[in-house]
Amino acid sequence: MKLQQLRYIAEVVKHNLNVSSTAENLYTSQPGISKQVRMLEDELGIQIFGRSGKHLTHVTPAGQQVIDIANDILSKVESIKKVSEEYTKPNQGELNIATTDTQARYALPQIIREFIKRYPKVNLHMHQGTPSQISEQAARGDADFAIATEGMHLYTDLIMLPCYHWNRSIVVTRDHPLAKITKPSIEDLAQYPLVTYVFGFDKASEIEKSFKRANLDPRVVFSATSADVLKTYVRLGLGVGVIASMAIDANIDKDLVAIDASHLFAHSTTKIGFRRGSFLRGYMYDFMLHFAPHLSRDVVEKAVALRDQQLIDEMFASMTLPIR
Amino acid sequence: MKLQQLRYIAEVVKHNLNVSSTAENLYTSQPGISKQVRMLEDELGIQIFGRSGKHLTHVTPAGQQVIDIANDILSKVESIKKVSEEYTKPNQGELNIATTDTQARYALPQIIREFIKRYPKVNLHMHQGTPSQISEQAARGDADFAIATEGMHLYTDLIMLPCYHWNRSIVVTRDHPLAKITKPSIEDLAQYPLVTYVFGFDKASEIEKSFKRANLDPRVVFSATSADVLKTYVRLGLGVGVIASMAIDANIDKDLVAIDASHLFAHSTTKIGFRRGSFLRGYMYDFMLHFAPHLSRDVVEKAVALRDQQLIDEMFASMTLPIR
DNA sequence: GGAATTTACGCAACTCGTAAGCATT
DNA sequence: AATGCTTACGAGTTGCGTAAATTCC
Repeated sequence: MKLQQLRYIAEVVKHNLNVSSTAENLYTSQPGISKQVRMLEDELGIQIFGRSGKHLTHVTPAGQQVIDIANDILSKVESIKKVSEEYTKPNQGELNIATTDTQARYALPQIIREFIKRYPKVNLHMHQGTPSQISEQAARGDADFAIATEGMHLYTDLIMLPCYHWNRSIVVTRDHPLAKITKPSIEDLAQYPLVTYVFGFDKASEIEKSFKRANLDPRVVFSATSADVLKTYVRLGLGVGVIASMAIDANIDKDLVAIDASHLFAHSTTKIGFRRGSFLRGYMYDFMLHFAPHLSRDVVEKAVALRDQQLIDEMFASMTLPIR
Repeated sequence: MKLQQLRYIAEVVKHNLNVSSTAENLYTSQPGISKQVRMLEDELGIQIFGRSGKHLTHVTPAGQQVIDIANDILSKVESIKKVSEEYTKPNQGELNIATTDTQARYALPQIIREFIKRYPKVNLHMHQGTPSQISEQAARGDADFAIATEGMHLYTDLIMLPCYHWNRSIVVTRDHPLAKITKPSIEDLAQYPLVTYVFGFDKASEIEKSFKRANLDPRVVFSATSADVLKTYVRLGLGVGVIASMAIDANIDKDLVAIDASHLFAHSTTKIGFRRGSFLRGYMYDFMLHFAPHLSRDVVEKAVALRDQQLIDEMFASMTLPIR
């Protein structure tokens, strides 16, 4: 068994069992991969991939187990490399952050600006996507961190640490009736069509909950993943925006009126997640500390040692998190 | 980075940094290992081993981290092999059990006899040692299971599942004064010199606790790790034996009187431990089930999924375990 | 001086790439 | 017919063993 063979089968799976495109992606030849895959199968005495003739059609049950472990191994191989780089070039390396549009646009810029100043030799890559894409990237090891508010809890391979709470605001044009109400009720809001985040994407659930509690049925006429897009459609008069408060810029959004809605909707919590068992570089700890000041190295290491997500949640339940 | 290189550094550490003996043990040449070790160090750009001239003297901090991860990787490589063997030869393989003398002698024989009958093609190996040796063997992957009563809690790499409770008996010769008392008190017992298990070895702690609680100071004149040895010295009149009840055989020990001491000492719990993250063969689940009937595959898998030892302990706290 | 590691060298094995053959969609 | 996997073969590399040199205790 060779590490390359494990790399090959893992990559083949990631390329939907297409060996040719896998080879292209790895800058190697297709026959080379084919051969190594079959050699591994021969050595283990099992089929990892099901075949119809010469085509790979599916992953066998045994194969799936092997691939899961192989990914674990490959991730640990990366950890070894990171360990050595931590000693050879402590302030140099990669930082891959997978996050949602809102975080990338409003929560992260200041942090990242400081981070780049502090670690000019660390190459920073931002990956945007839906919460589930983000979580998977982190769980697969394609990203060091996943930063999102929802949808990460499904991945047991991720350790998630709460970073900050945030509330929503109601956003309307200056001439909208709601603009004159300083503290609108949920019933007030229910009278108007809504413009808010895509359900299941970021945080629609908290909004739905509040309406359900009041036995109301919100009418979402437009949803998107990006606060900027939402604001644009609020400006077009499509409806009333319900948007993360941090996404409102007093300078840029002068033409809009933002009304705090923390009395209507429970706060949400943005979390940072990383792969269980992955080695964290010094600058990664530092990044977390600057993103969420309560996440000191000690705290993070303690949380990791707890292993169980529920215990981690309990650990932070007693801590007061910043509110943005 | 090659798997062999990781294997080599791990083995060199296990052989106290003696490359020659490592080579001998791996049936390969000493220069081969030396070279691969240095090639890995060159690739990573760090020293794994500290050297004084040509001799390896110690493991560097960076090296220790690398070695820890390497052991993880190697253990997962073994898991892949086990997975494939589970499909190719489901009733064939190895079972390495590390345990204490008492377990091997009194608790396991019946289980193992049945197991061998059930799985004639599984090669069974028993490793005896102190609880800490046992735990380390399991944590290192040298043994599939560690079975012991104490000393395993220190190894966070081990998942431990409680198997059964057991009590102690007072063992004396027929002519001893205590032989006539059916339910001796702790004060009765304190009048005589004791013969019991080595402290820190198996379970002396519970005995000490009971005496301390009564403000008494037990006088242990002889201690050993094996119940058979203890009985021998009881026969010599050295003192009163305090021995696991299961270690008393009504047939063999006719010349001795055994008095149940469950009212004097709290019961102890024997646990079975295995390495976190290791793949368990079907027959391993079966072994656990027969050793401790409450440890069905479902229960074990649920416990493993909990990850945290404390949560596992809580899970079993509500279950009633067998008493032996 | 003895034990242990490094260096040097040569053989065998292996990985990988190209090109041709063949099955599947 | 096109796409994609397998077989075949050759070149370059690498892993490993033996023997000699070197260093440490």
